[in-house]
Amino acid sequence: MNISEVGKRAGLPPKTIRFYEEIGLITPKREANGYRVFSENDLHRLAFLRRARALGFTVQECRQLLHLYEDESRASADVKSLAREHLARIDAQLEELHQMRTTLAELINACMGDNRPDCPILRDLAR
Amino acid sequence: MNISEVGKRAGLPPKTIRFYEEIGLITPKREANGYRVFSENDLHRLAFLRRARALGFTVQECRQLLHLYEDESRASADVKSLAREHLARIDAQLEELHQMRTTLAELINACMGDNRPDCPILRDLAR
DNA sequence: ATGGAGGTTCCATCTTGTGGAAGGTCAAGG
DNA sequence: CCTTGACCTTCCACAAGATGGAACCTCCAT
Repeated sequence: MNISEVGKRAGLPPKTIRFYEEIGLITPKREANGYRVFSENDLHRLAFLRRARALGFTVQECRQLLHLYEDESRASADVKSLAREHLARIDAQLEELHQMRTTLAELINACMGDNRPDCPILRDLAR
Repeated sequence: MNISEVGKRAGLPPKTIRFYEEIGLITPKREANGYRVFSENDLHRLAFLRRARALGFTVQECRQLLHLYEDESRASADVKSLAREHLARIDAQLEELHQMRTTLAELINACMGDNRPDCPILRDLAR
């Protein structure tokens, strides 16, 4: 399987796949002409990576997840622990974003939005 | 005012202030010895920047906001419009994060987290 | 004079890719 | 057999928004 083929199947652009190889997330074989050849297992890993990234896991965490995935004697507690840490990070981000949203919405609400210069948004930023 | 002094007052580290100068957000004068000298206006701009960044505005948006701030004949509608775009982006991020959180929480909930290898989280990622 | 606290510049690093240039390869059609 | 276009390769640069460190300069106090 060539790179664009596996890309289509895994849902990742070739550029990203080359990048994942570069940082050691996959190690596809090479043909005599230098082209990468992807096995079913490579495809599997790439699809796994795409889903883990979509859930917001960092690349480092994906590395650990892949490692756990391939370790038949893993403890599910280790996976859960990783996921919990990630969840905590998401919650922190959500809280921060929510705080920003609240403040910003108030300011927008207070601003007339007409053609006069007076503006509560700028006033608050300059406070 | 030297860089660390203005940094303390504006709530920004010197490194960040140098960076802001590099990208043209401020243009402090220089003393004969090469040291930056910050005016009250520079301080004002830096504090403005810190608050705008804390609200999640990009540096480019901060540039525009500063421009509007100093334009006495601005229309508050322009500021509001910028802020609205930013709010929309925040909402999009919130939605994405929320979606990730929901999925992740379900998976965590389904995982026993014991010392056995069976794990719904990995199963889902490998789906 | 010397020491330490500040200042300066420049370069590297972080994260997660993406864009593009220069060039090799393959398969199909004329 | 040759050309054309679609792929493939590597390598370098850039994005945002800083941050860390090295090497070196300057000022002030003792």
